[in-house]
Amino acid sequence: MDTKNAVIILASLAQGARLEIFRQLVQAGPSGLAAGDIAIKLNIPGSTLSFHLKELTHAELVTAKQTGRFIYYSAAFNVMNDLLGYLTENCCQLEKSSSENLCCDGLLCNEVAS
Amino acid sequence: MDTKNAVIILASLAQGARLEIFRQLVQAGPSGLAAGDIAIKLNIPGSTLSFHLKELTHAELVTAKQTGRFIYYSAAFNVMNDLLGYLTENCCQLEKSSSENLCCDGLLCNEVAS
DNA sequence: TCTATATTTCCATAAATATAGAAACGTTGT
DNA sequence: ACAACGTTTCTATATTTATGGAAATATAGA
Repeated sequence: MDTKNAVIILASLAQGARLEIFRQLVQAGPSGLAAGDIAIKLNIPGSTLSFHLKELTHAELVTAKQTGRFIYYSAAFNVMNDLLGYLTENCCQLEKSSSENLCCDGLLCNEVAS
Repeated sequence: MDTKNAVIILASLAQGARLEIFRQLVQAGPSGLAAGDIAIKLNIPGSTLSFHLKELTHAELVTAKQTGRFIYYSAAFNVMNDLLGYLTENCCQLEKSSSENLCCDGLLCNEVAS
């Protein structure tokens, strides 16, 4: 993961329709949802949905798998996890944290146990 | 946290310069960095930096605190944590996960222990 | 092969965002 | 009051992004 990569992923999420799409896919889990189902659930015109799905898959935050006439989209959980790791890299490195208190409320500091 | 809010935060990170600024602030920890220090570290003109800092503070992902002539910016870790929670809300709800295996590689499923 | 269905690509248009120089604004020390 | 410094606002310009109708493509079943 590098900056360029992270920006592409974040930009793919930084838009109302796409964020909703992604959240639907997170909820749907690994088996995903067909494009048409997403279009109905979120009430988005086909061409617009297709544009957004392309953005998400280009960011590799979502993967597509064709099954018959349907194309199933699902969230790429591993990519999301990598992104979170990148965002929190070297968290609070410059602060000598006094005591065991994590400097940033927990979640972010997962990997900085030293 | 709602979609609108999350989009603003994500958009504030979805840009090379701003992502780098945020990561510097994550590394700097709660005490933060003065605007000028960031400008030097990242080699960004003052006006451009100011524009980006405004975006980040508007998203409330970064907070500003004036001390004398300097303005110190620091990462709002709690807001970042809220965002992560929002992104992973109801993760894999629709999948009856067989066994104890988390459906999405760990990190994302933190809160879905049931 | 013909038809229906699922999805994407093409296209034009509208809107939002990034950039950086110059000028302005606060704060501090003299 | 003045000068120096840190930072922001103003401004214009260039670039990127979103939207959705219409046409094209792909798959499946009769």
